[in-house]
Amino acid sequence: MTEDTATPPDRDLGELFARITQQLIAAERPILERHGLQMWPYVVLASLERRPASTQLQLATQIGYDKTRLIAILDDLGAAGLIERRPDPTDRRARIVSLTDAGRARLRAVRADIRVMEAGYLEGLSEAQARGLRRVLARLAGPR
Amino acid sequence: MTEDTATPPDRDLGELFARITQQLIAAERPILERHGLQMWPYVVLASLERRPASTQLQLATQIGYDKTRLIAILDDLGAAGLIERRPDPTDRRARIVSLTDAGRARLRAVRADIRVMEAGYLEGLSEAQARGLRRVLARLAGPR
DNA sequence: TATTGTTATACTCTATAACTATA
DNA sequence: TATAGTTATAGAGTATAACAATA
Repeated sequence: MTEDTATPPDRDLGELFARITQQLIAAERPILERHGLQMWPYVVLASLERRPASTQLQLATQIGYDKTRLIAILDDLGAAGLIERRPDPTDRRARIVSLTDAGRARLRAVRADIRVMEAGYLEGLSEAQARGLRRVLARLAGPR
Repeated sequence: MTEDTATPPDRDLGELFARITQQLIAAERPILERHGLQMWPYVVLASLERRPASTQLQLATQIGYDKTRLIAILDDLGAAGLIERRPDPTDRRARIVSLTDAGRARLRAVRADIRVMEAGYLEGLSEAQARGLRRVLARLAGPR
């Protein structure tokens, strides 16, 4: 017998993950708003930190977003001085997107607040549980 | 020192959960499709299993969905013979929704396939890790 | 001929308001 | 007057197609 008969019928993994995701997004929204950002613009900044100097198409596929919708976001971020777009010297069709110093600073500030929120969200867990959770999540989510 | 200096900079919890949720939804979609269901209709059936004989409004709030959009879903599920709506004897404005035998059977069949998919998804984890993950997820997601 | 960034268009999904019948 | 279910309408979000410049 490898089954534990004492456990209640499991909930769908999808339901559990979806609910938690929803909670986290709801918790992040006011933080982002306080820093003058929305979800996808923040995702763009975070992606550019990991891979500086991406082309717009690379950026779009990296964050799983549409290249046409990305444009308005980049326009806004550019107008706010958080990113800049330069023509790619090796391919004059492409534009290379990169963080400005202001963009990096903004990202750091937002992330600090999000870290505080996350710590509160995981408050009920032990240190070992929280570490184990992060390890498992990173593994399931895949590289990057 | 309570910090582990060897760990890389953490990714946002929201990003990790969102990616995994996305993967699970993508994995569930073809399963549901094979059984002639979509995401929200399936959620409705699952919710009705937990709380039979809900009123439409209770159902909507339970699954976090809009009561107006729920109607079309209930129409479809009713036409497919998976649920039935009867007037509430104590309040003739309300309609009580419940699973039919066919609905229960469909739900069981879909869930069995989803359980197989989930087992495969967690394949890389040890038994203890998988159990620990479910426990933590259930705790974070909250009751129900 | 194919690709990058862009714009324009159509479509879907979601939110809001309004209606009916009951309470 | 308020509420459950319903319908209709408006808005946001998303997907698709087409275009100019370059490869």
